[in-house]
Amino acid sequence: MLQQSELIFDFASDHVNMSQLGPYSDYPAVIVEQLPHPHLLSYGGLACEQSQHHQQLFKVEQYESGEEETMETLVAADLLLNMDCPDTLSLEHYSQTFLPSLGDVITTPVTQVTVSAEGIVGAIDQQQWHSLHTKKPVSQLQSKKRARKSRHRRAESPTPDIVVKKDKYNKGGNTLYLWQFLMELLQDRQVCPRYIKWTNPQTGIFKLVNSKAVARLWGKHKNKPDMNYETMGRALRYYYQRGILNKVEGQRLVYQFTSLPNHMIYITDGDGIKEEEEDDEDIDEGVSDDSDDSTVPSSDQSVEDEEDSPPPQKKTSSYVRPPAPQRTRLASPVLSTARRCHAFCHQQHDPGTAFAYRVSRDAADPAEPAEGPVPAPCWSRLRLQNRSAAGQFVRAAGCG
DNA sequence: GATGGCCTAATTAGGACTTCCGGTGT
DNA sequence: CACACCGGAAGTCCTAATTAGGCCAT
Repeated sequence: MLQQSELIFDFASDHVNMSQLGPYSDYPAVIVEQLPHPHLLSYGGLACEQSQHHQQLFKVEQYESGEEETMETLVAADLLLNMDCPDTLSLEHYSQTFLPSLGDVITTPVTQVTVSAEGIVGAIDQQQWHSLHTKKPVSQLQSKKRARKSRHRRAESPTPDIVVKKDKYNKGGNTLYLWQFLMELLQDRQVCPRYIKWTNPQTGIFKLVNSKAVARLWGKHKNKPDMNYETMGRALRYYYQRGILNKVEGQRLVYQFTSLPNHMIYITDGDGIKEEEEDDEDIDEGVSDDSDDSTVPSSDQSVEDEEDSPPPQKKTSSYVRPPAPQRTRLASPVLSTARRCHAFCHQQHDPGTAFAYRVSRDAADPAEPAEGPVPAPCWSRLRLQNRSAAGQFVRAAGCG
């Protein structure tokens, strides 16, 4: 039986190739952040005032950058398409390897937590869904299936209006459904609006700006190299019957979500990179390239920048964001923070308490514990990026 | 030997696509 | 002509639930 700490650090070694970190090899040793999951949907676009506040409180991460960020973002969009790791856009690895090990640590239902190349993009809790069209009960639309002998049914795709039957570890599977995938893309500034964009966020209408690219991303995620828009489109059309999507009449490549989560990050044209109209060249190029998982840090970086500093002016955001979550973060030397983190792990027995953690190898000031409690804790991110310091962390935490 | 509890592997049912296709519309 | 779009049909993949069988204790 693996210990929790083993799992955590196995996870780290699986995903971090230190030789590939390059200039970012001084990333903090351990980043353990915990966010109240109702706010995860807005995680990717934390409010500026929050970020400024954090800057005052905590040491700024080393990989903060200015102009670099723009380039990284542009490159990241391509890299995103070239990634070999199919689960980069989902928490598959988290839920398979990490979450189950926290059996008695996480006590709050984690319905669906997903991660993009730039970190957590969205967590979809069914209670957060609101229906745009309540006329058609999904259950009615779904009843076309064959009726066999009664049996406990497995968890179905958590469609917006359906009560999730998953347990706290996403028992319904680690799969990221296509509609979830699309929503993630729509919340990912590396992809939206370049490849997919909202045309009317209020009504859930979006357009596949580059259908080939989106299909390819989906194929990448599903490990289906032959995926194309025609195939993905068939899956999308099945969503009509199930009441998840509608087709917007008369507009090509335009679809509509019948329901949307309340806390959705809406990236509009002004936010991202210039959209491309069915320009697939970069994708083909990239796929033939020797792509590897080391591409991920660039996108991570952009997220970190967003969190720790106000977004660059030229990316003037037009997010329609819910109020910024009460998120507190603390940075401190590894050893002291490790002890706190250890305590934190125990505190997770109390679902009403949450902290946001950041353990930085070179952090100077031991910060005060985060103010809590924040309701409904949910692990949102755990990254280990320096083996030696991580080892320190383990020893200090007493779990190694 | 019979019974019951526990564990594990194999089987089965069913959801979510995926693939293929023929057809229509723009 | 290319592409988007439609929906039927059959297939694949994956997962949860169920079942069967082995082992052990009583």
